Amino acid sequence: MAQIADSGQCFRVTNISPADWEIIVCNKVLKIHQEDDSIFAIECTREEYEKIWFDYFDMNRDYGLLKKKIISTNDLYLISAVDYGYGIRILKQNLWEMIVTFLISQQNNIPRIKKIIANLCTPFKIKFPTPYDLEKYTEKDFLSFGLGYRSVYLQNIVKSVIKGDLDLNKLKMMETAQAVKFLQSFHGIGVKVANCIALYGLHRVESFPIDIWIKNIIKKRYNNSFDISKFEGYAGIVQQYMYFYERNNPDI
DNA sequence: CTGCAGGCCCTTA
DNA sequence: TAAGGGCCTGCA
Repeated sequence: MAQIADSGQCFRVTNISPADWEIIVCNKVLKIHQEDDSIFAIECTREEYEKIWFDYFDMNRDYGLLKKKIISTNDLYLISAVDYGYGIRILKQNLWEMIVTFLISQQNNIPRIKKIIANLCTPFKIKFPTPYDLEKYTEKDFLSFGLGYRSVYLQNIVKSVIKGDLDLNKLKMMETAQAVKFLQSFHGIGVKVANCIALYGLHRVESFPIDIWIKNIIKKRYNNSFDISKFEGYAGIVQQYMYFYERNNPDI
């Protein structure tokens, strides 16, 4: 579970104790307990699991097969990364929430991102605020939540959704490249954030966001040329292993 | 005090 | 097209 919680894709997760987590999703709190490699959802009915959590944790995807494919490239760094982050999954999170989250994430650190998201959500308790909820906030409110210069970005995005310029249903229907390009037309969304939204919000596992960590890995270990075409269709998952390995393993 | 954190925008050349 | 400065804010 730690591999998922600490892989930088999910900011409404709390580590209650070494083996316990709480994740907020779909306006519900899921309590998770882990023993060895087994994960148990607490206070969760079978119906809830099948309707919500099975999909959320991307259980329908065969990660074992993807790991075998990655290992078969004989890339020693990736083999270590896959081994280290064995339980990683790309969560299927809400599109709007991911747009807001990764807009805020730029030039920011994870504890602060979590704090800002929590501030935004406070009046709505566990519900993630809709565009209409966020519309009620002023720029001053956003500044007090700690968004800084991203306040204007968020205000504009909220307006765009309400006005219909940013139609989330249409976005979901677009081809990945088209969606990424379209997202970049909004102020505050660049290449990296657009790819994060595609990967985590649209579940396009072929998109490969390049942040400062991935950039450094490519520079340090691949002499500035990393060919993602070897991982056609699932490069985003490869990225997730790389990111988690580089960030969390002090030995490398 | 300076530097930086999962970038982006804007200006120059 | 590429390079470089500035940016909210909090923390080391």
